[in-house]
Amino acid sequence: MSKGEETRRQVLEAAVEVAASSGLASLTIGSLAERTGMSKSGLFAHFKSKETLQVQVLEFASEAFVQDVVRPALSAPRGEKRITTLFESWLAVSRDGTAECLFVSAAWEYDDQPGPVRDRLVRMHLDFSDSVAQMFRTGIAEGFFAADADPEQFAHDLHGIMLIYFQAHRLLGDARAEERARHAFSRLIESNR
Amino acid sequence: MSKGEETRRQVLEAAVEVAASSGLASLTIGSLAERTGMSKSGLFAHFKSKETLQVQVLEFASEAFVQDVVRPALSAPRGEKRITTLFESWLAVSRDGTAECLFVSAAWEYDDQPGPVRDRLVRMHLDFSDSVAQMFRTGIAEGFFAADADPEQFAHDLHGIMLIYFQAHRLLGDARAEERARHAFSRLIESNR
DNA sequence: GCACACTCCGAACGGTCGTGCTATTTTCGT
DNA sequence: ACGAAAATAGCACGACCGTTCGGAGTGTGC
Repeated sequence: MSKGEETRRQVLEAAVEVAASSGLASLTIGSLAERTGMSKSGLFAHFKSKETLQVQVLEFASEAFVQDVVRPALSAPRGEKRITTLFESWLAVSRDGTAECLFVSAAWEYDDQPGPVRDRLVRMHLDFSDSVAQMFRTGIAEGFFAADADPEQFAHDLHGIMLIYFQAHRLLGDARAEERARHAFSRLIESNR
Repeated sequence: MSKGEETRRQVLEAAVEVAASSGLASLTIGSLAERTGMSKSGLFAHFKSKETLQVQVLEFASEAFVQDVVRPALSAPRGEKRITTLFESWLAVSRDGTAECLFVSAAWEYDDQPGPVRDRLVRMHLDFSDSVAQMFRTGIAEGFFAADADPEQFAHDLHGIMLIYFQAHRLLGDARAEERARHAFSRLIESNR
């Protein structure tokens, strides 16, 4: 990896952290430069604009999310086990991770702000939703779920469970959030069985 | 209503609109002044700081939310009808309204930013959650829902349904979002019956 | 050994931010 | 109608914003 590529990585790593707690929109070149021990202009040179930086931050976080959530699920046995693994990994990164936090907050920051950032965000959500639906579909084919179950609805419902878990955990500091999420999840599974 | 109170109202009205689409944190005195045809300092005098403005915006939006969602539910007959009314009103303001949008986005903007804004936000969420649980509890007492159903879990689950509806509708522009929300809601009701 | 990318820095730019001050105008109780 | 009080405007401030530009330092291929 070339020198430039490495510093770019370091910057993006720091940027994900900052954006996860302060929001993607409130990323500033200055604070990011200070955090990484670079000059503003030196850092800026790696990204031609702030918008490009934001998009690359999203991309970077997306890779981490896929690595931490989608991959473990895909390497689990098909069917219910795969879905459960997905849920557990998702829960884990939602509890401790930074990337997931970024997606959720960015989703609402940009739901009314047209532009490349929003477009990327939408595509990521759609892609992930499709992945979940596909995992569920495989589960149907293997006989784990009801034949007339709706994969898109399942992906939708599961996402809702994760969103409210996230809010209860991060905003309200609800100690029982995880328990509630598991409860909701198992009921969702049961009703699709 | 005194003159000052009226302009304060007008400012807050505009502020809710702006904050709903751009976020509560990115409210600026300048743009808000321009939007209301005032000078920066003239507007600023009504709120002693930007933070106070943000808190008052939240308060203002909260009143609208209670007016549009909680009150219709409370004036519906107890039990399932009340819960259904709550859901329908909530869905309606989530589809078209601005106040609800503000709460949802602010919840993630401030979930990691300690201070008065976050504190207010947390209290509002807790209060509303309690209201929902209480409505459900009444429904249990009246025999509409299972005696061993969990009111807090119900409030939690319902909130999840609304969050994912909101995201599907606003970010993804999913035309079937409402249909999915209704489906998830009726399944939630059934599993608590 | 020299030219050439690549990487980064320092300084500066026009702009906007929140927030003070001081006037001036408007409102309102009497 | 008048005087106090409230409401608003004008102006300035220091800080930070994204961005540009010219130029150092450094390694690499010829």
